[in-house]
Amino acid sequence: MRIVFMGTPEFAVASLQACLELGEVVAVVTQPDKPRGRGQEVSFSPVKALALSKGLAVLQPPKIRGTAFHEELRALEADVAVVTAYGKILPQETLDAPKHGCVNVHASLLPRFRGAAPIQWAIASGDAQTGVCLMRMDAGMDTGPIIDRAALPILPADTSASLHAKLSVLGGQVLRRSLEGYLSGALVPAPQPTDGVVMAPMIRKEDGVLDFTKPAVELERRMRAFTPWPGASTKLEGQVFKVHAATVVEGEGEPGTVLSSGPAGIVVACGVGAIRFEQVQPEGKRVMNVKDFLLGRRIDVGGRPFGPH
RNA sequence: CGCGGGGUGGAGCAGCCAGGUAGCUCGUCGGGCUCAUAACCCGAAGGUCGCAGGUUCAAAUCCUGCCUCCGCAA
Repeated sequence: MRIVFMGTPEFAVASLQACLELGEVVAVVTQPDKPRGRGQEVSFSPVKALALSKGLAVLQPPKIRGTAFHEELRALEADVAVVTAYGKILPQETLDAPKHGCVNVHASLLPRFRGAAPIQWAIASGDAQTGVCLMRMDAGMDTGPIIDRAALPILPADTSASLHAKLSVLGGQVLRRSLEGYLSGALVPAPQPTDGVVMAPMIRKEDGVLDFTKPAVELERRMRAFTPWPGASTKLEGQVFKVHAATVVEGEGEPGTVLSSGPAGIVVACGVGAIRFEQVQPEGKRVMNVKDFLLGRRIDVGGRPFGPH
């Protein structure tokens, strides 16, 4: 089978690998190279890296709509396009280009968490499980009929980073299991249920800011959900203060108040309960245990040093 | 050349701006005290102050270049 693969970040790599096993990948479409990181060095996507190492044709259209891209795409005469975290919304013209349309690997149990950040919102919402869906794409935002799905429990220690890795692999497995069946007609896509729809909008920088007026359990979930980006942060003496690991603990007080401060951690009162910082990172410094942080700096009990200043 | 903060005994920091005895908190080791302790007391070891040059009678401190960790922004 002739497959066009479209994807960009690390999450899509396992899907591309699955496609390489399933058929001939006639082209890989990924986002254009751009300057990123400190120092603005130009780098390219993980998907492009794999594609290059396999000697595959790589397309990086800056724009999809109204360009020569579709002529190229049609000329490839692909049976199907497999899309995993490509990074752009695809117009109908793209969806129609391959013989059997486009299929998408989406990291949630649809129709729950349609949109850009399904993994993050699954953790932030406190879900007990999540998964991946293989669906035939339509013009809506993750609204296409489902070909296959697989679930996975969300463990108490899971972060978006750890779930990304697991779901990525699971996505590849689902492709191996069901792509051929879809193409042959053996697997008929089933429409998504109309109820249980929840959107998972793109995470914004501000979502990582700790709001101590919220319940501690929610803060803790969001911290795991927004790891590694944007992480959980607050301000200490006007500087960014990141919290990398924390635990929900007993305690009450005016939100933001330091209830205790010692080698075990810094306990801060929340709207409900309290949260204990265990691993932190002051601006410009590396990640360290609170125990170490406190050796060089005092945090007085009863104060409210953290906040948006 | 995107903006910015660091690299000082094992850990986290101060000292640098106004060059001239390497400091604080903790850990480690030895000893003491205690029914006991993340307790307390006494003592000790451990640092070419990221690297390389330069200025100076004298550089952790000033100047130049480099390596490296990190925050912001993307």
